[in-house]
Amino acid sequence: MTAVRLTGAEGRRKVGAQIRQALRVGDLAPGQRLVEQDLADDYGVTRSAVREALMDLAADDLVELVPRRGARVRVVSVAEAVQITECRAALERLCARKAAVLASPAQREELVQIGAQMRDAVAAGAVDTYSGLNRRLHELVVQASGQEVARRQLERLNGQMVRYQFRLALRPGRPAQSLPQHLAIIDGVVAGDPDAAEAAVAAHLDSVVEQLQAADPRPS
Amino acid sequence: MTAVRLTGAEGRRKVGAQIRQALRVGDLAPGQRLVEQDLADDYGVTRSAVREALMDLAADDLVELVPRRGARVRVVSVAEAVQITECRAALERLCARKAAVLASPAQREELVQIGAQMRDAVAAGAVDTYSGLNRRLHELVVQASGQEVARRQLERLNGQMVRYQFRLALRPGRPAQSLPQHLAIIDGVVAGDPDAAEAAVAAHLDSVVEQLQAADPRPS
DNA sequence: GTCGACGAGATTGTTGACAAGAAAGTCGAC
DNA sequence: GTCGACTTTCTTGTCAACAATCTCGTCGAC
Repeated sequence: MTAVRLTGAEGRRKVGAQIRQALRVGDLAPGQRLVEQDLADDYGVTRSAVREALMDLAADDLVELVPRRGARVRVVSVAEAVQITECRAALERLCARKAAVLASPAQREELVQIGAQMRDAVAAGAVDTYSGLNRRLHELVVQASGQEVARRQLERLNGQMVRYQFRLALRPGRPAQSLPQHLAIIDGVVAGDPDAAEAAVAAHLDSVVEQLQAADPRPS
Repeated sequence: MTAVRLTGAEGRRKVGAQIRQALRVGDLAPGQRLVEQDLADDYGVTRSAVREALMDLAADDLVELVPRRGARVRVVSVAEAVQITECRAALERLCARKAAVLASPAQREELVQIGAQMRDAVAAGAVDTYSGLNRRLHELVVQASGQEVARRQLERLNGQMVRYQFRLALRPGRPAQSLPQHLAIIDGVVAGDPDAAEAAVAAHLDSVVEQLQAADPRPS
């Protein structure tokens, strides 16, 4: 590797993105120590850049920053994952309700398409495709609601959940179970029925909480 | 002022707290530019400390950090304040519901006392006292819910609202209007009735949204 | 054999100087 | 008199060295 050492702001953004990516993929284990100099060498940036990137990540609760002791990948317990999902539910219910009223025709159209594609993906057993559509669905509902504040909060919350979402999607039978729930959300929003949309989102995320607890019945 | 120049972590915490305080009180106007060296001199810390403190504040959306152009106190429009309040409502509803089930006897007792003190404060026209009790009430409900994730999110949201909360509390007749709503929240939680508690919180924050929009009918 | 003190190495925290960029003020041309 | 280019000044961004602290391994005493 004879990569040029990136300088400055560019480097800082790069490190942040790289670490986030590594967390998503699972290259960085929860609890793992993150040594500034090592990261700087790995990514070819200076320690300052790494330092600022770590502070960013800590602000998003992705890493834990202990003074004089460095950074560790934050471990989110099942109990905390449940709390995060409860908050997601609270915020997404709000968004679903508003989206049912405010969504543009184009957005409603995309929702319908996502629903059809989800059906196909489940029928074909395409887990990855389904997972991507799932993300897009939630994202689109939030966008359509116009609730920017909620959008930012949800982004942060979702960032902390990647590990669990991944594990959840892989459970056999899970897509078949969540498909009707997702379709209900789509129906509610497309039909312009706030109550139905909200109820569908609530039911869906209740089911996620249930699955989380079933995955690890022992609250740490 | 011959104050010793604080060093390091201590300094960083101090600056953060000082700036937050200044924002609360209104010493720092929205949109005002924050020059790193000036703050460093004012508070007797190094520029590095100020820099890190500003990054913290930016993570909480209290200041806006424009590359190469420095930090400004973030302006939150009425429209955004409404969105923030909607998110608060979503999260506090969740907390109220859980608090109604989970609150300890001691916490229920304190809620009852806060209710009584609020009555007295309104009768006496003690706006500041009432405002403090208001804060404590919301805080206590969140604490009693055990929802730590929601607590952190609400803390962040409330930090952005200080200016509006302040202006709202000063509107004549506002305490008399919100008192019954607060008492309803207390009743719901103390009685252990999740539905009632949630509904009371929802009604209260709907009323806050209404007041916000009345304060400035023009969405920016 | 275990516990505790000591010391070497590793890691983070802090600082000040320097570089790069933006804003403001000045001068000249039209 | 006004507009635009240039220069000056101010401000932020970057970096590398230094200092403070922590961790871990080693050694010795009981």
